[in-house]
Amino acid sequence: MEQKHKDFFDQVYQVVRLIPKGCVTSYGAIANYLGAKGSSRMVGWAMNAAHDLDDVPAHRVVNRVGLLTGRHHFTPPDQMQHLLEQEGIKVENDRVKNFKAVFWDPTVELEL
DNA sequence: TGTTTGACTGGGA
DNA sequence: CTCCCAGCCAAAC
Repeated sequence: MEQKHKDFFDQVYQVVRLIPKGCVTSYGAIANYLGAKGSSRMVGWAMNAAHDLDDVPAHRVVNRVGLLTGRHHFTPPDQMQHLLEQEGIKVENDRVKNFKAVFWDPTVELEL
Protein backbone atom coordinates (compact mmCIF):
# COMPACT_ATOMS: atom_id res chain seq x y z
CA MET A 1 0.00 0.00 0.00
CA GLU A 2 1.17 3.49 -0.70
CA GLN A 3 2.63 5.59 2.04
CA LYS A 4 0.75 8.86 1.99
CA HIS A 5 3.00 10.49 4.53
CA LYS A 6 6.49 11.50 3.50
CA ASP A 7 9.22 8.94 3.86
CA PHE A 8 12.46 9.58 5.65
CA PHE A 9 14.10 9.95 2.25
CA ASP A 10 11.57 12.54 1.16
CA GLN A 11 12.13 14.50 4.34
CA VAL A 12 15.82 14.62 3.56
CA TYR A 13 15.12 15.88 0.05
CA GLN A 14 12.97 18.71 1.37
CA VAL A 15 15.69 19.93 3.73
CA VAL A 16 18.46 19.66 1.15
CA ARG A 17 16.34 21.62 -1.32
CA LEU A 18 16.11 24.40 1.30
CA ILE A 19 19.87 24.75 1.55
CA PRO A 20 20.71 28.28 0.35
CA LYS A 21 23.11 28.72 -2.52
CA GLY A 22 26.67 29.20 -1.36
CA CYS A 23 26.00 27.25 1.83
CA VAL A 24 26.65 23.69 2.92
CA THR A 25 25.40 21.44 5.71
CA SER A 26 26.25 18.13 7.27
CA TYR A 27 24.43 14.80 7.24
CA GLY A 28 24.11 14.86 11.00
CA ALA A 29 22.54 18.34 10.92
CA ILE A 30 19.86 17.09 8.54
CA ALA A 31 19.33 13.93 10.55
CA ASN A 32 19.06 15.95 13.70
CA TYR A 33 16.52 18.25 12.07
CA LEU A 34 14.44 15.24 11.12
CA GLY A 35 14.66 13.95 14.67
CA ALA A 36 16.85 11.01 13.63
CA LYS A 37 20.00 12.25 15.25
CA GLY A 38 21.76 8.89 15.20
CA SER A 39 20.67 8.12 11.67
CA SER A 40 23.18 10.35 9.93
CA ARG A 41 24.12 7.38 7.75
CA MET A 42 20.57 7.14 6.51
CA VAL A 43 20.83 10.71 5.26
CA GLY A 44 23.76 9.69 3.13
CA TRP A 45 21.85 6.66 1.95
CA ALA A 46 18.90 8.88 1.12
CA MET A 47 21.18 11.16 -0.85
CA ASN A 48 22.20 8.16 -2.87
CA ALA A 49 18.58 7.83 -3.94
CA ALA A 50 18.33 11.61 -4.24
CA HIS A 51 20.93 11.37 -6.93
CA ASP A 52 18.07 10.60 -9.30
CA LEU A 53 16.48 13.94 -8.55
CA ASP A 54 17.71 17.15 -10.12
CA ASP A 55 16.09 19.25 -7.41
CA VAL A 56 18.31 17.90 -4.67
CA PRO A 57 21.67 19.71 -4.49
CA ALA A 58 23.53 16.83 -2.85
CA HIS A 59 26.80 18.64 -3.51
CA ARG A 60 25.86 21.03 -0.71
CA VAL A 61 25.84 18.19 1.79
CA VAL A 62 29.17 17.20 3.29
CA ASN A 63 30.33 15.46 6.45
CA ARG A 64 30.87 17.21 9.75
CA VAL A 65 34.39 18.44 8.94
CA GLY A 66 33.42 19.73 5.53
CA LEU A 67 34.93 16.79 3.72
CA LEU A 68 33.37 15.93 0.37
CA THR A 69 32.84 12.31 1.32
CA GLY A 70 30.19 11.74 -1.34
CA ARG A 71 32.14 13.10 -4.26
CA HIS A 72 32.78 9.58 -5.55
CA HIS A 73 29.07 9.20 -6.10
CA PHE A 74 28.96 12.14 -8.50
CA THR A 75 29.53 12.04 -12.23
CA PRO A 76 32.28 12.84 -12.58
CA PRO A 77 33.53 12.84 -8.97
CA ASP A 78 35.03 16.28 -9.54
CA GLN A 79 31.55 17.55 -10.30
CA MET A 80 30.80 18.01 -6.61
CA GLN A 81 33.77 20.27 -5.99
CA HIS A 82 33.13 22.07 -9.25
CA LEU A 83 29.53 22.82 -8.27
CA LEU A 84 30.58 24.09 -4.86
CA GLU A 85 33.13 26.42 -6.40
CA GLN A 86 30.42 27.74 -8.69
CA GLU A 87 28.36 28.57 -5.62
CA GLY A 88 31.28 30.57 -4.27
CA ILE A 89 32.47 27.89 -1.88
CA LYS A 90 36.19 27.32 -1.81
CA VAL A 91 37.27 23.71 -1.82
CA GLU A 92 40.80 22.53 -1.11
CA ASN A 93 41.94 18.92 -1.01
CA ASP A 94 38.33 17.66 -1.05
CA ARG A 95 37.57 19.83 1.94
CA VAL A 96 35.42 22.96 2.20
CA LYS A 97 37.50 26.00 2.99
CA ASN A 98 36.08 28.27 5.68
CA PHE A 99 33.59 25.52 6.30
CA LYS A 100 32.32 27.11 9.49
CA ALA A 101 31.33 30.26 7.62
CA VAL A 102 29.37 28.53 4.87
CA PHE A 103 27.83 25.99 7.22
CA TRP A 104 24.04 26.10 7.20
CA ASP A 105 22.30 24.31 10.05
CA PRO A 106 18.59 23.53 9.40
CA THR A 107 17.99 23.08 13.12
CA VAL A 108 19.04 26.69 13.58
CA GLU A 109 18.00 28.37 10.34
CA LEU A 110 14.67 26.60 10.05
CA GLU A 111 14.36 26.50 13.82
CA LEU A 112 12.15 23.45 14.16
C1' DT B 1 15.57 -13.95 7.59
C1' DG B 2 20.32 -13.02 9.09
C1' DT B 3 24.55 -10.77 7.81
C1' DT B 4 27.09 -7.03 5.71
C1' DT B 5 27.62 -2.51 4.27
C1' DG B 6 27.43 2.50 4.26
C1' DA B 7 27.81 9.94 0.98
C1' DC B 8 28.18 9.54 9.50
C1' DT B 9 28.86 11.21 14.33
C1' DG B 10 30.59 11.91 18.93
C1' DG B 11 33.93 11.09 22.50
C1' DG B 12 38.69 10.46 23.92
C1' DA B 13 43.84 11.06 22.89
C1' DC C 1 41.76 19.34 12.65
C1' DT C 2 43.69 14.65 13.08
C1' DC C 3 43.46 9.45 14.41
C1' DC C 4 41.04 5.50 16.80
C1' DC C 5 36.86 3.24 18.67
C1' DA C 6 32.08 2.32 19.27
C1' DG C 7 27.11 3.25 18.16
C1' DC C 8 23.59 3.96 15.02
C1' DC C 9 19.55 2.37 11.52
C1' DA C 10 17.80 1.22 7.11
C1' DA C 11 18.70 -0.88 2.56
C1' DA C 12 20.94 -4.43 0.01
C1' DC C 13 22.59 -9.14 -0.53
